[in-house]
Amino acid sequence: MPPNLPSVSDSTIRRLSLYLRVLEELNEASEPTVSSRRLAELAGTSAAQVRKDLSRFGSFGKRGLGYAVDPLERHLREILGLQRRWPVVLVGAGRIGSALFEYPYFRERGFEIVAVVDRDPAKVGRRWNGVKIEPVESLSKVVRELGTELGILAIPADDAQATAEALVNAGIRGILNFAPVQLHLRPEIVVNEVNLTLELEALSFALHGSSRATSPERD
Amino acid sequence: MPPNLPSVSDSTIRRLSLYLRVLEELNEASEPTVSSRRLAELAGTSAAQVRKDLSRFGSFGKRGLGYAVDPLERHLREILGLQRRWPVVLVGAGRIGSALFEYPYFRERGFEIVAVVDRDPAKVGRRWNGVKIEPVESLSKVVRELGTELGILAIPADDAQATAEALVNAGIRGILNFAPVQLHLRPEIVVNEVNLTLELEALSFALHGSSRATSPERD
DNA sequence: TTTATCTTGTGAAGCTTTTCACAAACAGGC
DNA sequence: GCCTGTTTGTGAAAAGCTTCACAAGATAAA
Repeated sequence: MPPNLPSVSDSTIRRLSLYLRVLEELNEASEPTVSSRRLAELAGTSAAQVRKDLSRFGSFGKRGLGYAVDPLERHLREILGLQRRWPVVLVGAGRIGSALFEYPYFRERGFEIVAVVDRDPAKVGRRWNGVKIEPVESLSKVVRELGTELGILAIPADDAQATAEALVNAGIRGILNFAPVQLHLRPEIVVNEVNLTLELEALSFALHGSSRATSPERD
Repeated sequence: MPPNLPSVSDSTIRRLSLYLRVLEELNEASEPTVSSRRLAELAGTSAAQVRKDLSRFGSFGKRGLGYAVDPLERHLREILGLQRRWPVVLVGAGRIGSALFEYPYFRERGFEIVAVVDRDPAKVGRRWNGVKIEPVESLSKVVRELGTELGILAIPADDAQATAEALVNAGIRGILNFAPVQLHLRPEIVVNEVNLTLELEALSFALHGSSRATSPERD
């Protein structure tokens, strides 16, 4: 473990998450070790990048051998803060909210949707697999009672800013926002925007505007 | 319009998409012009960044005045390749597929899901709002008949690589991948990965590991 | 022990992206 | 027509990120 927390770039963190996914696969395949080259190949980056990313947090490899899969997986979980369980509150019980509630991969990583909230009175009171849908008014109570620090916003654009503020007031510190609006919140609140339209637009640009290739890889 | 296509970074393209969203809002609010400063504020970046981004594609502003909202919106649509309709094939009629099919913001930007495909025989044959769910075996036929160049992959991880290859063989040029695996395809195929778990993990890291703030803004 | 082979960890170089800062352009009064 | 106050467009500087390249550490075999 590094003595003092280094400032790490967002791209590094996102790659660590990819490495973790690859390591899980290797672990399941009972591969004992992996080289930076192979890890890079599987994660879609370069070997040097893998080594630089990991070296920010410590020396996890052995020269001549590579990295031991299982310990490295544990290190990454530790770095990403995944050794604990993260209770999550889901705001919005529409199509997207429902899909996210059922999404099996969240729970595998310790993210558990423990509360669902919606503004539609018709939906309030229903049960999703044991979790009762609560009215938005109960947000504050729910967050406090369940001790959730993470919230997922899966509601229409018009309501998003106000609801995000309500989440923050309730004590939420990180928000995953699926609503197509830029949220403006206090800087200490961590927000990740998932912009589905933008992703398609990036494809549209690539096919229409130019012909960029998405091909790094090497070392 | 620039004489020859400049090489544009991915981040620039993603910001252009954000600017477009802001401009639509401004247009609806009947604001005739906008300065780089205000646009930056609404999109969550810096004024200099806005000007640099736009200047890669031409001179759309007037000094002392700012940018005319409506023409700039049209320029951005043109740049992003959104003046046309993009038929899209959706692979996977599960929870996420269903949510994406109903997602209203795709159609607003010209992305229209014209075909749905699933490997589950129980789902095949059903109709979603006039679109019949086809078996995966028909992928090639469907893509060719409807002339789709974009595909959305909303299927479990185990099946994703093979299905992606099938999409490519059918003639698809761009893929939006929701399956939690790294796809390995020919470099001329444009792939955008949406990794929902990764997004939560980035939040987890931010709350756990360090206390980075997400606060640029200024000029 | 020595040699051959492998692979990490990491400064330094190279490249990309963002920010700075200012000349040039425009509008509106006076 | 001439000032005043704005705001763009853009080279240049700064910051950030990725790749290079190699010494150092590790194993295995002779």
